[in-house]
Amino acid sequence: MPSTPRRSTKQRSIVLEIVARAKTHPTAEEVFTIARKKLPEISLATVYRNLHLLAEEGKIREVQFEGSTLRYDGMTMEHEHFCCRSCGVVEDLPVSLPAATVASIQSQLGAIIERYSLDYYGVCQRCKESAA
Amino acid sequence: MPSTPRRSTKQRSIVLEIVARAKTHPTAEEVFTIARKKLPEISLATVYRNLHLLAEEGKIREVQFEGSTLRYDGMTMEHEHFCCRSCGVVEDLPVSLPAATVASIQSQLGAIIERYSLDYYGVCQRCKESAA
DNA sequence: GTATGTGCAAAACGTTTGCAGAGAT
DNA sequence: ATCTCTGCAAACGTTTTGCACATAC
Repeated sequence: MPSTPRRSTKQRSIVLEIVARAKTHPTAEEVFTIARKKLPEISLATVYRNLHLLAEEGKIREVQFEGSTLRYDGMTMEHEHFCCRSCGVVEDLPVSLPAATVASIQSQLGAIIERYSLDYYGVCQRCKESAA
Repeated sequence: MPSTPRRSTKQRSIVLEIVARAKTHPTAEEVFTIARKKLPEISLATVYRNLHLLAEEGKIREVQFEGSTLRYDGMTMEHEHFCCRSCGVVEDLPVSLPAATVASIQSQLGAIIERYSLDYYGVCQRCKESAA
């Protein structure tokens, strides 16, 4: 299934670059604010359109944490997250869920498991220590 | 920390009852529609207010799946979910993530992990079979 | 009697869309 | 020349809020 041909625009590459470089899992609004510094005429609608497009192409990922709006993640490898409820920081984690666990659920359900999302919530080291 | 005293109202108990009995992880709008059948004068704002309140008290849970709006879950025990991308069904699953895995991440991060959310995505048995 | 809870309507919020013109191919 | 992409503004769906009245305590 050949998808519509995509053109390369300043707007699109800036959006990709921002998300890829960001370590903060930015929201669309945050990407927009950063993008404006490099390309003042860029519009929020364009940021949204490109975020979806890039996510569809697998070049970035959409992630959503409790109580937050949609965020974007430049880390495209499979991974998990930790969110601090005190300072809000989101840390990327390597895969911790054993493949055998996924396989076992899959066969128990008789379903196909294509992916999963695993988010840990709590208090990060820094906040834990400053609260002590 | 003594929280404000809570009053017991028809509206609140109906909202709780609906979510507790539901097996479908309903949205606020769905809870509202069902509630109207028993209490035609109930307002959507009241449904929202009570859903938040009950979630805060731990009597129900807020859950959010990819591409969906916030849903409510009457199952308060720790558990996980499977979502079918074809028919949209959400199945409750018992805990699959080994406690040792959580403990290991916690010590690696030096953080406190209070809870986690684990959602599996794929195609359920029924949809898998009807597609074959 | 007092303060919480409610219904209503309006506002807020994040996101999407229609459109006419700009720009990539 | 074509067809995608853009900026703008308006629309959208969901959720929250201000207010005056109702109701649980």
